[in-house]
Amino acid sequence: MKMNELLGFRFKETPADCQIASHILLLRGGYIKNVGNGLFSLFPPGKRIVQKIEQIIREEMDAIGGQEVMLPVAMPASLWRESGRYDTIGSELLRFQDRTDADMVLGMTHEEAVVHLARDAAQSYTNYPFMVYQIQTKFRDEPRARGGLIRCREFTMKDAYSFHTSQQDLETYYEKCYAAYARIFARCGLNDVISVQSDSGMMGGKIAHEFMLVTDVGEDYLAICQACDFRSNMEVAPCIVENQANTAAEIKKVHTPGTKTIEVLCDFLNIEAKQTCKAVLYQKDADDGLIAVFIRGDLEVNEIKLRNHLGEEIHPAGNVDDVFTCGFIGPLGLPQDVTVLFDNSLNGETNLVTGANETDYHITGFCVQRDVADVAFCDIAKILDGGICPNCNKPAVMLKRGIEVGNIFQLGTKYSQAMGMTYLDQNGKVQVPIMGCYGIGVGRLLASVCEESHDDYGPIWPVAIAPWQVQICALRADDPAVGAATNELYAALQANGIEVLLDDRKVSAGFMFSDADLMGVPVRVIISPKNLARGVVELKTRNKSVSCDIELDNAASEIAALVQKLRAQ
RNA sequence: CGGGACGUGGCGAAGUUUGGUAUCGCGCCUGGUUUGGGACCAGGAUGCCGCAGGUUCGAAUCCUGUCGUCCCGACCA
Repeated sequence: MKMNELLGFRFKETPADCQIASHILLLRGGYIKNVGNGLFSLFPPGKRIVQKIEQIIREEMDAIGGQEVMLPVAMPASLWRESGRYDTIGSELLRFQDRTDADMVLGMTHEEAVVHLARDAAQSYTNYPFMVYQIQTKFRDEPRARGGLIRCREFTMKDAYSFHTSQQDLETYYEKCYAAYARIFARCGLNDVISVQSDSGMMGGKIAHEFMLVTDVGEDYLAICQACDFRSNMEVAPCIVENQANTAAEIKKVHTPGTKTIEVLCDFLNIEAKQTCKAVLYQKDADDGLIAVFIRGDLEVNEIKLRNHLGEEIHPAGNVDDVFTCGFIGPLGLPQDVTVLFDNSLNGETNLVTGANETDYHITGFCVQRDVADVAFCDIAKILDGGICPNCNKPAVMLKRGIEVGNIFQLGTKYSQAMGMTYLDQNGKVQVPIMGCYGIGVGRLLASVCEESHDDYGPIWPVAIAPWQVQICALRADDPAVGAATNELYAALQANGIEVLLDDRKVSAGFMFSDADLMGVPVRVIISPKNLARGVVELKTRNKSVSCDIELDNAASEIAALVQKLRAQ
């Protein structure tokens, strides 16, 4: 490819309205163009990188037995009604009508479509297990797109779906996929990707992991223990308890939200010594967060009622035996609407606690209600930086930010069950297959690589995904000797199977180098009259690890060898 | 959906307070001089100042509405 034929342009001004490096550099380097809120076109260099990433993903998916398929972007609403998600998913699912007024959706994920594809094709246990995947456009009507390719409304995603006849088989495959993901990110040059426990969210299912690139510009907050292997998205990280004086209560044992009790040692109950206290978690409904009612272990309460601001009773998700209410917590905003009513066995009175009395709501997603009797203020917070690890109890938790570049879920039978996918087992008995699903955002991965690998002048693409492996900068290409050497080297490298970007424009050296920096091509060759007078060309890598002169006569083979070496790293 | 900022040639900005010939840099076109880190000289093209109303002799500027973009939240495979 010749630079003067390449569609797109590069510029030096930082675009307005850009906050993060990858967004700025992808715009400045002529990789992407914003079309609308969260919508982007790719120029040729961007598309080339995407294709490289997709190829790596294909190879690794194929290596674990994946079969590539294609599912539609636009789907009839009826398909999504089968799973129930047409009604449960909010406005991030783009709904519209076709010309016959039939309800349609744009696919934001493809469990429905893949079950539709597979259910008639896998009616015997002998068809299992299998995995299919696609690399395709998704549309999610995000309330707020941001960060260029980091968070778009329309984006390319690899989504894979596996089908199994036993939970054990799913778990075995989940591990294989986990390993494949690690290889994919490593091959793309992302070294700082870690996996964390995550929330299965609207996907349903139990076990889920997210692959996170640890970076300050990430949108997700991660809790990482430096003393053990605890790593979690803050969305699902267990809570810790602090009293008003901000001294952390010692956590004896904590379960993740969704389980019924938190057992803590706490000192906020006007009790002289710390003592074990229980908290029962209530859940108003599936979409609402949790409310915790604290219970002093040695006291009793006859009944606890939770009411919302409409006076409707909220039913406890847990057991309230042998409890004393000392306060409650909930996600930010909720407590103001909630009233707790309980019979206090201590004084025989009915106590009422209402969130509306509380003025000081704050902190990271959880807040606490004052009790009338026996309770001091206390805060329940998500894990704090330097806080206590809920797994090993050591104060070794570090909070980091991360970009989610991939995720894997054990779905279970949520979709196969809802959509009537069955097979016959060895005994001729009807069974429902167990599913897993596995996603990678391709554009986000591209931006993440840029985020991790760039300098002030542009991206530094790893050779595996670089749009070209070699860029020739021909200074004074109008000079006959330079022109001849350039064309010869260009042809020789291409004959060697190397993708070469040739810049033989009549522009100043500084201009050419600046453009080359923005293209981020890993290997740069500089041909100039000055060099040719000595019979050499210059060889540099974009990351500055190599900078030397090489003989013109064997330049092609030396460059090919360097590319080979970089590929092997 | 809340809170904030901003829409002026392809890009980045000034001008808006106090209404009066649309301005500067980059980029683009022509010619010339240059040629190792975004060169220089001369000439040139490109604007419904987001859009729609209103006030006014006159609006980029003031008023009303609207659309869009970005940031912080809320939200979020």
